[in-house]
Amino acid sequence: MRMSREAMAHHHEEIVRAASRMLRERGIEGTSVADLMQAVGLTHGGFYRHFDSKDALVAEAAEAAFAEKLSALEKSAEKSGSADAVKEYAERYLTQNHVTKRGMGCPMAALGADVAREDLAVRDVFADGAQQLLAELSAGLSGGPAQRREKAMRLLAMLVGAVIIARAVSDQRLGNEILSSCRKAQESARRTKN
Amino acid sequence: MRMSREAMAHHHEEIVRAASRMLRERGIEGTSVADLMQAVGLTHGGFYRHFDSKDALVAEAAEAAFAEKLSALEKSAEKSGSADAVKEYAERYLTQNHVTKRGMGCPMAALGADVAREDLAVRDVFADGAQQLLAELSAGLSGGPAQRREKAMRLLAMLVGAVIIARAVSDQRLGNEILSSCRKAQESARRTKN
DNA sequence: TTGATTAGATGATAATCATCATCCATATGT
DNA sequence: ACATATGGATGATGATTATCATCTAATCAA
Repeated sequence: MRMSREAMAHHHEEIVRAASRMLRERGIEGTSVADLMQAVGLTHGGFYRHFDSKDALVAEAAEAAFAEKLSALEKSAEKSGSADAVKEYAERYLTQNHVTKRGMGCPMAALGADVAREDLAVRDVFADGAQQLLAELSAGLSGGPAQRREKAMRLLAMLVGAVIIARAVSDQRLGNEILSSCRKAQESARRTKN
Repeated sequence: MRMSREAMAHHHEEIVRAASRMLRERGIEGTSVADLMQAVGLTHGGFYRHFDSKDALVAEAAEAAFAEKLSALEKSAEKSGSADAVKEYAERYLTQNHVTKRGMGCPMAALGADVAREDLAVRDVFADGAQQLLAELSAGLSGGPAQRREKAMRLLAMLVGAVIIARAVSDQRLGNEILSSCRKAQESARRTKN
């Protein structure tokens, strides 16, 4: 049952979209090609007409997840200015909602640990994504370029770590305490320099 | 071929030790019971005389990894004082060596993301481990108790996040830049308050 | 010493997985 | 309209997995 080219492109997009969610929810090893294709409403057989391998899909899906997060941040910066955008980004990031809804959340927090064991293509996507995210974040911070970049790195590390820890611990009160401690750090950092 | 009780206890210890390393290196799903037992020099069949399930082993191995890290930190605090111990801990943590040698490193950075998808028993171990680590870290920080705890949380989040990102990106220069930015944050924090 | 217990070995089980060969129905180019 | 290229379905492949049943030889209790 051959589909038209646009239908195929549409399927491709849908597979990537579903993968970007499912991978963040279940992890890379926890996501099977068959499950994924079924979620899109297709059978597993057609998968390899779209992607050379599961790894190739992972790279594409990670790229999509980064692009989604980046474009949201950029749009927010255009509307409210970089400083406020970063502020809101960090506040939303350090949220119980983000901890719970892995599938829609930050790819670094959801897949960072998995990706460390993946092949170069995927880790390249993460390097690019991190660089772009850092550039966007540093635009909203104060100080000289080098200092802003350092701040952005510290901020990103704290954000990612906080959410990963909050997800790992069984004690939700502890998780929330960590999130709110990190939220406070952002507030006081802003008071100091802005 | 039955073994004596002490031999069995010894085997049990060795399995846990090997697991605590292998799990951190390969992740939970990447570690098979058979591989693990083979690494200890046993066959896979005897595994279930030692543990109810793979999950039970993961919990025990995670506990061992936390205990190992905690006792090192405590010993260092006894010798050089809490403040210096925390300083050294953070500096060692934010190191290319730590990024590379996953198997001997921090269980939160190595397994945190995996554990988020594990059952309650394992996440309990992580909650306990995090609490103990936070207590030990906050002892070496300045300020009132509440403030010290907040600082410890921010520090831990930054450490974990920095190492996870450094491991995920293909660009080692970027990884090192993140590690060193976070190292600088620790230095300046100490200058401010100590 | 004897008999019950059991640690670990061997091998089986059933499930899951990524990947591929094959086939079919249709979209596409002529 | 026709021939061909191809997206997707079906089903097989071989590998890997956690877990368990069974066996056996040695330890431990008596």
